[in-house]
Amino acid sequence: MAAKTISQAEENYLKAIFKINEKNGKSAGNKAISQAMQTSAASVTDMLRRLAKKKLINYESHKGATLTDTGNRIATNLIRKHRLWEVFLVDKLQFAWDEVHPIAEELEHIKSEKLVARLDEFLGTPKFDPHGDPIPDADGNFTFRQQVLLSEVEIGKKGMLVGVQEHSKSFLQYLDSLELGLGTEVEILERFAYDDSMRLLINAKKEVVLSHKVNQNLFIKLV
Amino acid sequence: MAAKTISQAEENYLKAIFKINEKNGKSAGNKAISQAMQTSAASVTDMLRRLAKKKLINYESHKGATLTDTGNRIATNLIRKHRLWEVFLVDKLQFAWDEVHPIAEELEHIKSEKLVARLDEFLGTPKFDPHGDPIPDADGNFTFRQQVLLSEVEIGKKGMLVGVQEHSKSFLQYLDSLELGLGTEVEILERFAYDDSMRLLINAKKEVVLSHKVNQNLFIKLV
DNA sequence: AAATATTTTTAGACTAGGCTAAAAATATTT
DNA sequence: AAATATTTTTAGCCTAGTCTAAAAATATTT
Ligand SMILES: [Mn+2]
Ligand SMILES: [Mn+2]
Ligand SMILES: [Mn+2]
Ligand SMILES: [Mn+2]
Repeated sequence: MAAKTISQAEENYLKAIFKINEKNGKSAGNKAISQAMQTSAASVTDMLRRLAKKKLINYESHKGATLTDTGNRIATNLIRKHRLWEVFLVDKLQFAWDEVHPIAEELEHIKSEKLVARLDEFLGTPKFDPHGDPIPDADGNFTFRQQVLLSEVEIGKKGMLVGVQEHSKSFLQYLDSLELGLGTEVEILERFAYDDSMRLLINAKKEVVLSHKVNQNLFIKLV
Repeated sequence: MAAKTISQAEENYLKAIFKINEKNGKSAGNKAISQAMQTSAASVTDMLRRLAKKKLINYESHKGATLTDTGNRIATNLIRKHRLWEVFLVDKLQFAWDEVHPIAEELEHIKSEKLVARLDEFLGTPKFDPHGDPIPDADGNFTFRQQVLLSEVEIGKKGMLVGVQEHSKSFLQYLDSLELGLGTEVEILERFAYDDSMRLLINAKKEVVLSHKVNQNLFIKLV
């Protein structure tokens, strides 16, 4: 039932609303959506009305948007597809983690339940994508992992880099230049109170100093 | 450089024009395009004007369309991508040859030179797709294979099924039901003048009788 | 060569998805 | 509580891509 067609533009908005809802824990306002989508506020108002008419979001004038169950299911499935394709690109086609996002942004819109199921199986049912983000299963359930931001870790603790919060090419390439990839072991050696930068030992052999901005974008699993 | 953006709709028209040009050996008329694209004649006229303005086709009122070099390059690359994705779906994800077309129809529009190159490599640079159609290389060159329609083969000859002309689900499933896949060996045992049907020995063990309509849609490579 | 049939274009309309500029509503400061 | 700032909606416009119905051009028959 309810097999209305849904356009790529609509799908992208749903995904943006999902992420804003998730991050802020409340309804997504026009401003936040227009920033995420890089469109004008007027366009957002139009689209919110369209999505509301299709029962994909709950929307009232001046009160922002939240996803309905249908909208949530669609958004979650998009995230699932996006992340599975990213795994495909990295694991099977040897792309780097800083190159895959824009391609997955297109691939996530391919319509075929069977394709997603087969791809998932082909990839060995991965639970996390190349950036450490969880891949929801076919029912939309995310795997949660116990993790903390590096900036919150105390001196002397050890852990492993398991995810990044920033996904920009420049950030990812900076991490590459430091040989900081997912799975890297880190030990906190020192924290400089002046600017909250930290000195770390990585993979038990190299020392680096990371700025607070960087530390706030790295997820660590403590050992 | 001519890095104009090109929409999926435009791409699909270019591909349709390419195929009509190729099959008929002359410029593609409005009627043929509207049938291929399942759109109205009026829509075709509009689109031909748009494509002509972008220098992707040569078009004069009432004289049909042919592709410019740019248009040809784009169409050929779409066919390359379409067929590579079909190989991926069949070889890597175990799809059947009658299921892949509509999915490849979407996948062919993903924009990434690097993706196509990596996919091609990942698949082992295949020269033919699951229907036996040649896959053009990165420069747009097709591999030609010496082949004949089964309907043209003489009694007593032997050969191998290497391609299909029809791509409909029902035709492909009919072939499956006869266990006639690409690579099947066939020997012509008898031809019935009454309706041009033929009796064949397949894989040196089973006999089948195929109608003229079927024979006209199977490509055979003689041994 | 006319008459008839077919193909193609024109005219006018519609939806999706975008924009800018201005008005209205809501939030934040003073 | 006013004043000011920010966010959201409205109004009006635009392009891409589709449609139907009618007119014009071209092709085929008679
Ligand atoms: Mn997308
Ligand atoms: Mn990712
Ligand atoms: Mn297509
Ligand atoms: Mn094919």
